[in-house]
Amino acid sequence: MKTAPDRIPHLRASVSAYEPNQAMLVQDQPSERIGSLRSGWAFAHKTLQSGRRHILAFLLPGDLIGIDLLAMGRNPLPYGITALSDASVCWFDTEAFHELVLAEGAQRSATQYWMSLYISTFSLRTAMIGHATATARLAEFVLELFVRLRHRNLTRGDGYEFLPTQSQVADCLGLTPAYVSMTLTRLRKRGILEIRDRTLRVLDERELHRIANAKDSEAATLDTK
Amino acid sequence: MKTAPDRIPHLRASVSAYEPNQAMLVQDQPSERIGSLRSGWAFAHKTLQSGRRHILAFLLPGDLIGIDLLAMGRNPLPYGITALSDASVCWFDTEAFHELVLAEGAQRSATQYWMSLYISTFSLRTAMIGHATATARLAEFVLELFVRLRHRNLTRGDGYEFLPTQSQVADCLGLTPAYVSMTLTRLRKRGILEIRDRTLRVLDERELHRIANAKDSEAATLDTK
DNA sequence: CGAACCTTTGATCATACTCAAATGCTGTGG
DNA sequence: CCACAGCATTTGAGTATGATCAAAGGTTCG
Repeated sequence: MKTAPDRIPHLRASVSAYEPNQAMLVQDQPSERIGSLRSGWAFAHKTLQSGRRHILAFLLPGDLIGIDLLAMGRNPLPYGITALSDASVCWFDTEAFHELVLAEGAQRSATQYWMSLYISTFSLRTAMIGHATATARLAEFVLELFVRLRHRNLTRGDGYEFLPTQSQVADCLGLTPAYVSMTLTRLRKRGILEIRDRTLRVLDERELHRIANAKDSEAATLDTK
Repeated sequence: MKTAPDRIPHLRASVSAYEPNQAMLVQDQPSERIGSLRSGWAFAHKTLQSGRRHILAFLLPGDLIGIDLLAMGRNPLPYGITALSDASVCWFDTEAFHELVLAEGAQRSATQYWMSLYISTFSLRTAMIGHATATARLAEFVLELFVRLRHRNLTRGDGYEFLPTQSQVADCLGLTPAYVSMTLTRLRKRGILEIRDRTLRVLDERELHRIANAKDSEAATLDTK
C-alpha cells in the first residue's frame, strides 16, 4: 500500500487537531499549505449561490487535504474542507511539498497515484450522480468507502466505521436525507448491508456491485425484490 | 488573456487533425502525451459499466486535452476524449511539457490558471447536477460556454457557435434529450436565448444568471413565467 | 433531564423520464 | 439536383422516481 507522507525528511510540518465541523480550508480562499489527514474523516464541499451545499468528496485517513492545490498554485480553492469527526492533520507548505515530491522518485509516483485515485473517484461519482438511480448511487458510495478503507487496513472484516450522517450522504449523492434513509432501509431489508452502532457491514459485496452497475431499466426489478 | 501554449520553444510537438467523433484519448489507457486544442471542440466522457455515457466536460479551442495527465503521470485516464467537431490538436510529450512548465515562471502560472479554471468549472458542474433543476443546469451550461468563449474572443456580440447536439448536452447535465429540448424551448419562448443556424444568442444574460442561481423553490415560479 | 439533531415513516406531489410518433435537418450517392 | 437514409429535434401522453412536508421516535451530549 502506498501512503501519503506523514513525515517527510527536511520538510517543516505542523500538526493540528480538529473537531467535527471545524473548517480546515475555506472555500474561495487561496491556501499556502496542503495537509495530510492523519486520523478522522473530513469532507470537501461546495456551497452554491443558491445556498445549497454539495459534498464533493469524503476524505479518509491518509488522504491529502486540498490535493488540487498542488496543481493550482495560489489560486483560490473552489471548495472548502471541513472536519467530519475529530481529526488531526499534518500541514506542509504547498510549494515546498511540491518541490520535494518532484525531486524524489518514490514520493512523486506515490503522489501521482493519489491524484489518479482522486480523479477516478471523483469522475465516477459525478457520472453516477448524473446517470444512476438513488439505489445504485448508494451502493457505489458504500462500496467506495469500503474499498478505500480496506486498502488502508481500516476495516474489520466486512465492516467499517461509518461516520457521515445521512444528511451528508444525501448532499454528496444529490438526494434528500429522507430518501437516503428509505433506500438504505431497503438495502438492509434485502440483507445486503447492515448499519448498527456506527458500523456498516457489507453483507453481500457482489450484489452491491451488481446494484451499483445496474442499468436504469433493471433498477426497478432490483428495488422491489 | 492567458493562452495555452500552441508552440513552446525547444519542445517537440506534432499537430493532428480530427473529425467529429474521432477519439483523441481513450478511456482507461495511459497516455504519454498531452494536447492543446487549437481549433474545434472536443468532449471528455466516461462510460459507466452500466453502459451509460456521461460527458464530464466540453473542451474549447485553447484548452488542454488531458490536463489531468500533468498530475497523474503514467496512470490511466479514467475518461476518454473525443472530437466533437473537426478539430486540430498540438501534441506534446507529457513529461517534457511538465518539466518545461515547471521551469518557466510564466508558463507555470498560466498552467496553474488553466488547472484552476478547469477544477472550478468541473466542481461547479458536479454540484449543479446534484442540486439544481434542469432549467438551472441549462442556464449555467449555456452561460459557462458563453463566458469561456468570450474570454478567448470566440464570440460575436451576444452569440456563439453552439456545436454540441442536445443529446450531448443531456449526457453532460444528467438529463434526457427530450427534456433538454423542452427546457430550451421554454427558455427561448421567454426570450432569454435564441438558437438558430447553430448559433446561440444570449438575449438576457442577467436573467440567465438569476435562473442558474435560483433556489429550487423559486424554480417553479421562474419556469411558468 | 432536556435540547438539538438525526433517523424513520407516511401522505402527497412534481420534476423529469419513458415511449412513441411526427417533423426537420444534413450529407451522400445516384 | 434530387431522393433518400440517418440523425437530431420536437411534441404529447402517461408514469415513476425521488422531493416535499410533517410528525413521531431515537441518539447524543451537555
